[in-house]
Amino acid sequence: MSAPKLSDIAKRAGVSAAAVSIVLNHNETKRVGLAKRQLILKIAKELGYTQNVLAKALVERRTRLLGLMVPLRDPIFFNQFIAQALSGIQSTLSSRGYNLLVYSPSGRPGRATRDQILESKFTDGLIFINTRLCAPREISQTIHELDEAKIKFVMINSYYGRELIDYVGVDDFAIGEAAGFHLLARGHKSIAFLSGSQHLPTNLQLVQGMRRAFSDSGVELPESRIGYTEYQQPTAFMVLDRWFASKRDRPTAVFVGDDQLLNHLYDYVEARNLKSPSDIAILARGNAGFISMLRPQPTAFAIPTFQMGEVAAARLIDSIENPSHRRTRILLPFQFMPGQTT
Amino acid sequence: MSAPKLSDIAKRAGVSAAAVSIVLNHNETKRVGLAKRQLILKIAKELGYTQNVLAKALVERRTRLLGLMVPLRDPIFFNQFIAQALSGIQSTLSSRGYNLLVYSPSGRPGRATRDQILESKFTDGLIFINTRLCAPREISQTIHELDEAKIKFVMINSYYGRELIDYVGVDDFAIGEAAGFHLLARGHKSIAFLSGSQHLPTNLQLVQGMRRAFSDSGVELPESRIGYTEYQQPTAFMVLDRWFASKRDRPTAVFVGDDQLLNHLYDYVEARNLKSPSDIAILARGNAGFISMLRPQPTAFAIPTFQMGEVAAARLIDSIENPSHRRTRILLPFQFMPGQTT
DNA sequence: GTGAAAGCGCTAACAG
DNA sequence: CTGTTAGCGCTTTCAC
Repeated sequence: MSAPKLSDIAKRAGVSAAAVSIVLNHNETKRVGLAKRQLILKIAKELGYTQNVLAKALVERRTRLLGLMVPLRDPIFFNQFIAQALSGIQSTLSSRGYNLLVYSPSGRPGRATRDQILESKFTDGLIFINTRLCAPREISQTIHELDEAKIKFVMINSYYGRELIDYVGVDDFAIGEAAGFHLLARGHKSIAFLSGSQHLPTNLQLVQGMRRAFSDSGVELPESRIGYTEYQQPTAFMVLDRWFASKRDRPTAVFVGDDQLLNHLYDYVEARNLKSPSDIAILARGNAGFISMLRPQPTAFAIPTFQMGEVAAARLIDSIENPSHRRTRILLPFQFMPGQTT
Repeated sequence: MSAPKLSDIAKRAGVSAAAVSIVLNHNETKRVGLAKRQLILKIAKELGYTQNVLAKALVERRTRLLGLMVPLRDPIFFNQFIAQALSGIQSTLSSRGYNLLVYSPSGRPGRATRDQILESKFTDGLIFINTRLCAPREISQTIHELDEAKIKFVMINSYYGRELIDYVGVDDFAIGEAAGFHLLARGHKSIAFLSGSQHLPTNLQLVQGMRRAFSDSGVELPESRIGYTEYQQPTAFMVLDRWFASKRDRPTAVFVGDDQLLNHLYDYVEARNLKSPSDIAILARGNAGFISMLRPQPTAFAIPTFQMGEVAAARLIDSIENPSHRRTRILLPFQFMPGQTT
């Protein structure tokens, strides 16, 4: 015997399948008389009836499923940032009755997006968590494809393009500025910035923010003081060695663009037997969870990753359920976490 | 215009929807003549046709979706163990063309399972990751409900019940035994076991394993040397203080049942200013990832969590795709990780 | 070879 | 108030 369906109940109760559907879905309906209603309910229970969500979704044109898309080579669940964002997403989803469909990377890199858009018919909308693997151009193209296919979506993290989309991120310019002011206030004049990739929009924002902070102070942030590590530890070490080669001219403070870079910097400090903040002040930008686990505790600007997930999911659901939804770009405030390294 | 469907293509091509379906699905079919086939393909591309997975799933009775069920109060993605298992699961899924549906906890604790079984119609099967919140009785009941509903599933972690199910875990008895032998070999005679909850099957297995190892040696593991902490740090401290109260009678080595307990023990060692291994040898059981991040590096038996996820997902997919699948209980071997604490 | 018809399980609109 | 009808978009038989 396969699972009982509406028509099975209907047969036994001597009514039409439609009647059963109404009784089961609209709890207190008056469409069906009390006697029949109770009979139907009773039989449904006897048979252990459960809906076929698939059939229901087909006709209702909604699944209450949200798709997750994360361009990342490594397993996404290992990534602290993603884990936090996912937790925030989950929090929203469970309160609003949605579930999350995690797409497995298809392997074929190029066709991934298109294929997954295809698959997305399973979902009412898509959540993109951008990573540093996302080139602005690709993101932009994805956006156009999604819009063309009329697929609702929201993006989290590092999108600075021109298209107006539902986006939740953090104000990196403001972080850069705050970092600049913080270091100025501590009396630093020779400041460096450890960055990932040159073309990463986040890094651009941070640099611009810092320069803005410095603008009235006479302090500068020359290109030579911006280190591009490409997220390679050896490269990071090279950059740092260059900066620290001359005792006289070395920076007194380094601002670090993200968790992984911070890790490299900590490795370096340990390897070269430096002390922070005495030899070098360290100011970081990163995930609260990650940062609070480090020893010594870095002074840092924490990104509200959990909240980003929460808000993004909420925006997406709003846009799904409310047709007159207007797209918004939301920049969440960062949080200053005092530590021992500045 | 809503998304183009089979019949749209059919109309334009002057054929029936069925023909289009055949062409699109069975790549090299001979059912349809070459000319028509190419026409259909061309029109499909022009229209930007994409399948409606939902409709397809309804008729094919399979979604290529696997559901994930994790009974855990906190956000599951924060949990190292789960994250690792998920990564393993993902790895299998992406190579076999499945996707993962993460159910959001419904809030209502009691009805959760039933509701989720209902929802599971979306999926071809369910993956359960048991946590220490899972009482054996509940697990057992879940199993019966699933079987009754003819839902395929696999369980990961801490199931020691009688029902024959697809299960992937780690051989805790063997770990306990190996732990016992390891400590004996190091000359310890006074050994304690720091455990979570008394009724946790895992802990039972570990204790039995240790006792088996000790059986010919004269060393004992009395109840007084088993500390139940209920995963509370204060309780752990109480237990440890009791053990360490008398200088003469204190244990020389402690075996720790899992990551969280190990954390408590490390806290304790730091708080009481002890040194390991000189004051106290520490032997742990836990996740490779977590353990390798600790300083000092604990000597430990690592649980192959990633692999557990991988294998479990593979088993589940096998059982879905192969009707004559036979249920198996798989116990994965642990891995010894030498460290600095024994 | 080809196309038409039936049906997956459900719901909303429509007559009675 | 009640029940019947017509689809949702797709696939697979089955006749032609």
